[in-house]
Amino acid sequence: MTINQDTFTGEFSFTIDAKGRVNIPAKFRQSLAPENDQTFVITRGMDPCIWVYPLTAWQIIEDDLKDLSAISGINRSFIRNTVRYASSVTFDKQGRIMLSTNLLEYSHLKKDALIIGMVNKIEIWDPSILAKVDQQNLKMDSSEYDELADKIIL
Amino acid sequence: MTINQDTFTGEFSFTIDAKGRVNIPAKFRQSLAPENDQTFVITRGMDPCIWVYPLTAWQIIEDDLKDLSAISGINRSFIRNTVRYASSVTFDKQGRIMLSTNLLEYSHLKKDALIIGMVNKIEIWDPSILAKVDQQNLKMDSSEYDELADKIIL
DNA sequence: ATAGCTTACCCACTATTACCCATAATATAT
DNA sequence: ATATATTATGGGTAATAGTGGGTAAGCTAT
Repeated sequence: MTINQDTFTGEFSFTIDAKGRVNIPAKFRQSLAPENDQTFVITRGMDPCIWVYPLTAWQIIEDDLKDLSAISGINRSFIRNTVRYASSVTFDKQGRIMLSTNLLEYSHLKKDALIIGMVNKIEIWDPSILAKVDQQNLKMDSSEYDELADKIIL
Repeated sequence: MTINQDTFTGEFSFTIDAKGRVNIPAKFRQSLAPENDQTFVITRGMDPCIWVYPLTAWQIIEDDLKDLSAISGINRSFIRNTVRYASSVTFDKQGRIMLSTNLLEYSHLKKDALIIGMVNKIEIWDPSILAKVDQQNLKMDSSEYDELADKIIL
């Protein structure tokens, strides 16, 4: 069965060990295209979570960043803040990646991690933080949410 | 593991020792293409920080400068100010480079250094200076920043 | 030339990381 | 069901990374 390469769906619970390692769900590892050399790029999400990109997807972002002129200060700030927290990680023989303390603190992750497929990327959340953020978004923009559902859900 | 050569991402904290040496993060040293002969070119950044180029990337800049006509005074000034503060540095067996007092003063670096991958170059910042500059840029042009994010982030 | 300073090269220590093996639980196959 | 493979998790250890410092060679200026 050939699952769509580099697309991720579903939710998985994992534990972060004392060394800061988490397992990437086997399903996600298998749908990672071979060109990625078993490596992801992890970085800060726009929400307080960790974003995980297939290497090749991240390289597209990098290529776009290279095209931005360095003359503009705002461009430089944007490149810095986009790239700053990103690091490429290859998973070990057990399928785990290492998370930096920086990213762990940013996402408030401690022991339990919720790993969620977001189609073209993966998110790693602390369960309680996710609940809070989602609840807040829905409270603020529930009508917008419904419009989206109306447009997209079959 | 074949990471993109001569591209740098991520943030690293280092200390500048009494002799003015800083370590180049191992990850950056490894992604430096062999043609560079373990040497970078360091110079003043457009922000108050140090810019670090792979040698071959800097040589492209020099080639472009050669093509500028020397008839024009503005050309001569541009060439002068671009090249003036640049010097090539090879890292030692421990992976460190030496920073000139000139560059240290320009970037207000004292003991702590934040080394940031900027895709095709590297920046060395004093942490407190970086915070100030970034904050100022974002305050001034936050809408421009959001536009960039919308265009580039996957 | 020589004193004084700077630079390049060498060695040493410590903490972190990468790599390996082990186990328990789950899934797959015969 | 029983055997076999695959997952998720824990932990040990050797290699590496980052940091500090010593010393000899090279410059600079008198």
